[in-house]
Amino acid sequence: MADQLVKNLFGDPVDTANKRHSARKENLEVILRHGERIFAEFGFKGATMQAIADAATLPKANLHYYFPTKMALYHEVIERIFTIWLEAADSFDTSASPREALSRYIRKKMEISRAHPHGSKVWANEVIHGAPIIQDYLQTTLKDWTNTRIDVINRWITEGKIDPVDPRHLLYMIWATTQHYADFQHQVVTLNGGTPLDDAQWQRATENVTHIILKGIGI
Amino acid sequence: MADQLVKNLFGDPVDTANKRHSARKENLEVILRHGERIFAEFGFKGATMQAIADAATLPKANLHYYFPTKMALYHEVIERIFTIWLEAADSFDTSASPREALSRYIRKKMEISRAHPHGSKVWANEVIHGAPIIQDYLQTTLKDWTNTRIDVINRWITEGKIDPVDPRHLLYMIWATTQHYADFQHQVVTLNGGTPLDDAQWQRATENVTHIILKGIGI
DNA sequence: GTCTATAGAATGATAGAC
DNA sequence: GTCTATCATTCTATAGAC
Repeated sequence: MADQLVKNLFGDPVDTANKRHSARKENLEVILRHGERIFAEFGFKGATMQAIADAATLPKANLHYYFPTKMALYHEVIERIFTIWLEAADSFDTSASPREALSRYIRKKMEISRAHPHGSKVWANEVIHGAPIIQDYLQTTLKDWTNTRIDVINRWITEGKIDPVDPRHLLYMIWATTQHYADFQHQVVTLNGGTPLDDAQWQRATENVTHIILKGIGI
Repeated sequence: MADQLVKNLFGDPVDTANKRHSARKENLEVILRHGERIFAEFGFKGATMQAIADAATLPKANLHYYFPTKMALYHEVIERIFTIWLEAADSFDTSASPREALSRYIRKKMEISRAHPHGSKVWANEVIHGAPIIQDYLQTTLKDWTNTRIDVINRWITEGKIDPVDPRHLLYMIWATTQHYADFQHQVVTLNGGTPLDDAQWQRATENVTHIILKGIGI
């Protein structure tokens, strides 16, 4: 407070505070964005604070100012991804019919794979290595979310709206297939002749995935 | 040769040669097996030669005797996995009907996910990080294999045996879904209450995957 | 809040005795 | 072929000037 009053003598205190605040916000954002990309490309150990600092065009020591340790930065990256997943997942059961609910969910998941391939890769990487960081999320939030969706799918089955498939494996299939376009992006692009999928190709992919899964469960 | 004759003075040269040969073979095998596991769990950078040596109960220097560099060992691990993939893939088009060909292929892929989860993870890890090592395989062998299978699927479509889906996305779905049980093993086990899938559960998973995909393309 | 310089620890790889 | 000891490098993290 006293500090701010002194500063008033030399300029607009509000502007100064805002500039500082937005600088911090912007630095956090740029560090997280490049961190996500570097972690996705090189893994936790392979990614270095120096590489992230270079990508963010910040001195390495500044990263340690905002995030005390490399692990703290990684944790923040993981949490951001998890939030995106959860928000998309919420749209799953706000729809009335199985057709609408599942096609919306699949479409949203495909859109996330396209918009956040790095985040998906960091998540995949984490799970592949035994989920040392996100173990809690798997056992609590993800498990709860999964169980409620399983209930919904089971209701559809008892109402005769879809085939009596195991809801668990249906969910795994949706996750695996949609995330494949992000996690195995490099393989998909290579098999596409080295060119990233364009708008039409993404739409075609979404349509195919949706068609096979919906028809596969009897819709 | 002269060396072996000298050794003959002290024992059975054939036994000695065999023992040495099998010791070498056994060392190679144990290094590769544990290397695969460590690489799968920690990634290329995260895995240390010391950790692999400890797992194989060999001095670290011995690993460098058999494999000059860490990269050479990793490369060998990748090649072993790739061979397994290709062999399983060959069973794809030896069958007559789409139903038989695809259900056999899916079943084989599920069996590999169960028998070689570490190998699958190393492969996934490699692709996620942009396939710095296996780029060649993707552009040549995998691309060729994929294209021949696409031709087969397209023939099924023109013959009216399956729905007119995009063969590429059908293959991606099979790959993604079957490999999910290996790559995301930790997540699958966690959502299964912490218990690995038993025989019945693996069979159930295979049946569900097969059912949805086959029915999904109109078989 | 930013940046330089560096400490301290871990790791890939090798030399050289056995 | 095996193993110990060690070098050279790299990286996280921090101290301290500005």
